[in-house]
Amino acid sequence: MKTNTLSRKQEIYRTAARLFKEKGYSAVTMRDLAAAVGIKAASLYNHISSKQQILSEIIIDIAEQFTEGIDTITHQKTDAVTKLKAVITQHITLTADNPYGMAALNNDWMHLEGKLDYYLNLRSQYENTFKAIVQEGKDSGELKDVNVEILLYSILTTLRNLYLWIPKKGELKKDELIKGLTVTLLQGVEK
Amino acid sequence: MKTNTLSRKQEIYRTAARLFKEKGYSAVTMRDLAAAVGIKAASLYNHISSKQQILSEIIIDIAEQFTEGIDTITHQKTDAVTKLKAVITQHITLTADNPYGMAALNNDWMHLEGKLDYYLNLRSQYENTFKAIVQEGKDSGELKDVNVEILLYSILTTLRNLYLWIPKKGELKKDELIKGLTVTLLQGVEK
DNA sequence: CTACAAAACTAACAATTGTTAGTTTATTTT
DNA sequence: AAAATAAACTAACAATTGTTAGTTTTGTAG
Repeated sequence: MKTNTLSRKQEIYRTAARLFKEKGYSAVTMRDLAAAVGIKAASLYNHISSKQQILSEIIIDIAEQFTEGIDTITHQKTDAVTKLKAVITQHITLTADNPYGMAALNNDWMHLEGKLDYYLNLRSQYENTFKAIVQEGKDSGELKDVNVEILLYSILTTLRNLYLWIPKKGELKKDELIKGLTVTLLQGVEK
Repeated sequence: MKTNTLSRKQEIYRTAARLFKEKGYSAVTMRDLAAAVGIKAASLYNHISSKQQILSEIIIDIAEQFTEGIDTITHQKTDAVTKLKAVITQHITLTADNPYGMAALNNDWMHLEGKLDYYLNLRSQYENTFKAIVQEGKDSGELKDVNVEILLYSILTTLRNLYLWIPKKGELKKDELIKGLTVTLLQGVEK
């Protein structure tokens, strides 16, 4: 029964993420979620413990992947531009793997209760590491002397909202996107 | 009494937009809004007709400004890059004027009821005009032969999310932002 | 000062919310 | 086949939701 339970549980998480993307956490009721899964609301509680826990699990899981990933990248002994490209690739890969979860992370993080502080820490850590890589690129002369804040904002925002475009199934293939975005985001600022 | 009524009404709209930005439309109750204004929930209805109308007014107002603005720009007899710069400037200006409203437009448009179709039309019109300007720039040789979809996505996403950064009061001044963003977004793709 | 309208209030409503209790049906283990 | 566990169900709860009705207070005009 273990595999079956797990798959039902995961079905609930995935369905929840999809609904959260469409209407936002607050506008999705447990009855909506249950109906989308094909059961009654009360039955959800055989698999999950609360609505809040669903959100928490979805967001924290992704946030940890991002923070761990950028940590690995930043410790590699390569130049800053290579690191930036790796960060962009990671972003595209993780988003393609879980676009609905990314939407929840982007739009509903403020509805986290118990795990809000932890999430905010993960996010700060990610942004700081990202910023350090950009700064490193400026210091080493790999990047033009652009405003770090603006560059950071522009790249991060584009990457964070990838979930809006990626699911438009196959219009853009992943490899195309990695190449195209890397060019678009970096070519203007590389020396 | 007319001016007083209007100012109270506008205070409600402005406060609502701020709360919508912080928690999203669905998570803001009429009691939250009333408390933020300093009155009781029932008293709101002396000034507005429904929660839905507040959202509608906030979003449609901005959406119309954007669509009218880009229409004016696209009919000017200049090159595509000049037009693109004008679009970027308009975006920054309108966002700086009303960052909370921009947040509502970005995040809560799907909760529009009566005006949803109208909003979606405005948005399509805006995106199509934007795309036409980019295409014009490619055709005339002003822009590199980049993937139009990716460039469009990248620029539009960055501009649409400006509201997240602009209110960080004065860190970046408006002129700085216009210049910096224009460089960051366009310099890499200009020939 | 009186009369009137604007804008606040209290109280309540019907609907909907997340969640729990208790029960029945399916499925797995022995 | 019996026993045990998992997962569905119905029914209900207390709280909260947007909104209305009716009343009182406030401020302005005659």
